[in-house]
Amino acid sequence: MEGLLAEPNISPLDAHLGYWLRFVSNHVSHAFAAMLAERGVTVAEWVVLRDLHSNDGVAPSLLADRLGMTRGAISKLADRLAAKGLLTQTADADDRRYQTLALTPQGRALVPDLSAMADRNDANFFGHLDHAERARIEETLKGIVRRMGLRSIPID
Amino acid sequence: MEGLLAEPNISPLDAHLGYWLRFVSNHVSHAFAAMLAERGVTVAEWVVLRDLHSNDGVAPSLLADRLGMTRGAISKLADRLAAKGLLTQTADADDRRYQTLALTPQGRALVPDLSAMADRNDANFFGHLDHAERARIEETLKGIVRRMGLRSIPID
DNA sequence: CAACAATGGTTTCCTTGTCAACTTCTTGGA
DNA sequence: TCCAAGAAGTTGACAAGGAAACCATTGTTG
Repeated sequence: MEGLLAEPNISPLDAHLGYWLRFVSNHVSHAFAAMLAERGVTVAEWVVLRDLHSNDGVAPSLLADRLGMTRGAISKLADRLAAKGLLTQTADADDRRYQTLALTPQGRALVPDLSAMADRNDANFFGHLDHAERARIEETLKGIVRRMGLRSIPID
Repeated sequence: MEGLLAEPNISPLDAHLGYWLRFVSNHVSHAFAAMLAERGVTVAEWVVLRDLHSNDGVAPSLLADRLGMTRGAISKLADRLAAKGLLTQTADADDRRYQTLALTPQGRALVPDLSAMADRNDANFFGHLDHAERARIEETLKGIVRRMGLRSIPID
């Protein structure tokens, strides 16, 4: 029952749910990145700022674990954010290997603004879904996370 | 009615559908990338090979449009794939600006193998969904693509 | 027909991530 | 005590894409 143009042994790309997921997800992230750029912030930076806002004064390696990035990446990210005056890096007095990252007042003040952008972006893409549909898709995605035991986000 | 720990003006990250989408999508892509790596191929390369398999002998710029990448990126990708002996780049005889990318026999032979990996990967993540649930989520995603008029995938 | 516009592709520079080697620093044994 | 093992963070090499300048070729037009 295959169409004339079907290729043997090859399934079409868009037959994969992963294809559509990636398609939409990439567009959502892209649009969000464009919004953030207006404030001179990248998505990765936003994620760090957001995490610190709830959880200030944290070790880089912990952040790396939670955000699914390497320590090297966090190190550079922290440098960039510090250069922008959004966070501070202070060495622990007792054990000088340890370091603590904390938001500056400017960094903290920026978060609600960026958070509103995140809300707007999500509404743009998903606002038209009714409550049930939204709940269903969210539950399906969370179910996959549970089933597969997925931990931190690989930022990409 | 807010909980004691709620922060004013800040919605939790995981309240956004985009968050879960990205979470799952990144893991799916990551897992797929790991599979492809066994064959020495990246996701971007797979996408090109897959496209050429259905659509052989195509101009780089067309590929760039379809895949949502810049011409520069395609140029480098094509070079890499050519270096691996998976495709050929031939200049058009009539108009020497034009170029044609085509799979080599090796490139073509590789595709079914990689396609099977894509199938396996999708089944790993989504195989447990029943037909209705799968159809629903796919339809929701496609609906967003239509609504927002999304074109080619930004590969990232 | 000469000059200029447009078009396809390439190259350079920049960004941002990983990986792995390295530097400090602390600590637990011999 | 002193030194090896390990941990936290940094750094340098590399990969891969985007943006924009650039090159080569072709088309256009006064």
